[in-house]
Amino acid sequence: MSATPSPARRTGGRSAAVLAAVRSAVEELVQERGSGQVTIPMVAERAGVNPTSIYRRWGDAPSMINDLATYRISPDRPLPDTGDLREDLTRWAQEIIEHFRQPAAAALLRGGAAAAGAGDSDCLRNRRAEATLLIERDGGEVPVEEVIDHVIAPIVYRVLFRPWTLDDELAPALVGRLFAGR
Amino acid sequence: MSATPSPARRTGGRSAAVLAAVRSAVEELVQERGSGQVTIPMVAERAGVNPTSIYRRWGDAPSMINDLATYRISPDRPLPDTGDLREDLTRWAQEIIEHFRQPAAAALLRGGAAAAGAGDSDCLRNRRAEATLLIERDGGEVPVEEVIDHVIAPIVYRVLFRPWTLDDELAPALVGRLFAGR
DNA sequence: TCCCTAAAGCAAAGATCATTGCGTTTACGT
DNA sequence: ACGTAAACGCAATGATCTTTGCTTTAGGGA
Repeated sequence: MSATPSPARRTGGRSAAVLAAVRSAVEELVQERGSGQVTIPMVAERAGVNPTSIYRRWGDAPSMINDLATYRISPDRPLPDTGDLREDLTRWAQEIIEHFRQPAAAALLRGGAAAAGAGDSDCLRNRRAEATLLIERDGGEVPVEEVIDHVIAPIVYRVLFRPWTLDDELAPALVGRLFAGR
Repeated sequence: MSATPSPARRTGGRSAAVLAAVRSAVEELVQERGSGQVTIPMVAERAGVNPTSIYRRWGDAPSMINDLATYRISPDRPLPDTGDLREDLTRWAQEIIEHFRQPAAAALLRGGAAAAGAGDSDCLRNRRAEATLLIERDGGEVPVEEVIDHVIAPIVYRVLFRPWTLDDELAPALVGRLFAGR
């Protein structure tokens, strides 16, 4: 008996192609119509995929959107590492801001917010994990909660409700304020 | 000729009753199933109202949810006025936190977030107007943007993604930090 | 390369949603 | 009180979504 009965998932080839097509279609549609107006048959048609495939993989539209929103930024990209925590945080925040300046990414985040609170869905958990990593690597002088409240939260708020306020001064300003009060 | 041709809207009596019933039904359903899974026929049934009435008044579910989310807190309730800006902000933040600790209110905010970005929908605009009022009344020592970034945004972030972290120390902590760096 | 079967595609049936025309109720101005 | 028309309710229709059983394709281990 092997430890893993190994259901042998098949993630490559055709499945990967379907995933990619669905991903693009969802991003386009969520941006065009808002997450609440995106249906699975719609996505299927634009992706050139059979609706059944989507129903079987995700079940419903909110789950699908939330899942795609969670993995929109590559979770294993390299994080800034200059040796200076403040500099690292600033560059990292800047990355996030630039990412969410893409209307499609912002729209996905709105969809992820809608799905949050239910089950374990939290499309920003990877961002929090990154913050923890950055901070602990540099000795943990700053509590993670502070970074969440005063760097991530303002960015997320602006992405969701006031996306036109995401300018290039924001990252240094937020991180600056984080270090000002200590 | 009167300035307003006065289409003579009818907001009282039966219409008000329908609105109230729909409001309750939406809050319950959004909380139970998430905003993405709430349909108009569903709301109509629970509210004991004809679906057509809802379709005609709001058009679709996201618009309905966003609209109800916007006016969930009475826009003309009295704001704290102790003469001390810091104290006023703390109490005001506390009010908001207590409001969004109600799961139904949090669920509505998630729905509002989903609808944001499209059109003029921004279910938090009244909160920002209140912040502006509080600050300008007391001489405007604190920029409104700072209150948004460091008080509203952290609260909203937690409501959306980590509602169990909304404790009683949050309001004083956030406002305290706002005044610490100056 | 050959199997095994996970995952995709297809098609049909059933459920649910959205729209529209028309009659009824009733809020609001006079 | 009365009249007007706004808002609601009802019912029928067409569109759209969802589910399900079956077939076909092709990923990945032996």
